[in-house]
Amino acid sequence: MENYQMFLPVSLPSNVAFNSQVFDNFHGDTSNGMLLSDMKTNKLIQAAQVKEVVENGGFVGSETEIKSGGDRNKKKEKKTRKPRYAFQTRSQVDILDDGYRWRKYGQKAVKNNKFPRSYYRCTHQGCNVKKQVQRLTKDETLVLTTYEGVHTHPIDNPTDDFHHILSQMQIYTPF
DNA sequence: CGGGTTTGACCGGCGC
DNA sequence: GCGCCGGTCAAACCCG
Repeated sequence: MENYQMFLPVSLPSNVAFNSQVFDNFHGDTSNGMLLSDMKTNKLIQAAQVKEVVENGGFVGSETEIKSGGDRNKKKEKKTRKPRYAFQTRSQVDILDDGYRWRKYGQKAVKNNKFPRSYYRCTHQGCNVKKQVQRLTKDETLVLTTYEGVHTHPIDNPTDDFHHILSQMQIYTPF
């Protein structure tokens, strides 16, 4: 259970608990839905259709070539895109605290959607993980979160109750 | 002052 | 080329 980050390309929101199926499903078959439970409402919810939105399978580790020189630094990234992982969560709030610190860098209206999509980047130095959050018009109670990239650093959150919860769980776990 | 958000401009890809 | 579209930049702004 400690190795959840090895199986999940993303960390779970702190207000979302998990069971073992989460990892198995996500690791094995990403087209399955996974079971999450919203600890705020304490209801079991189905994060239906966990869909892996992958442009291609290849993952390139570091890509940005920041030149402090003259013109605007553009990433000479190839056509290769990082894999993206998406899941949707039933939540009243748009902002799901997953333990990482994000900086919003954009917001765009989505076609055929009345809600905008927000773009976030992980603020950890050198970490290029991005995510976008979008509420579905189809079902306003669903929030679709798409992660791109993998965090290569530990969660830096001093007031992280998710970790607290995790350690508590391990204390009371009979293993 | 430092860090995060807002928001219109900008940019590259793609279809016509 | 032109316009649309999705994604990003960055200056201004906000806030503790």
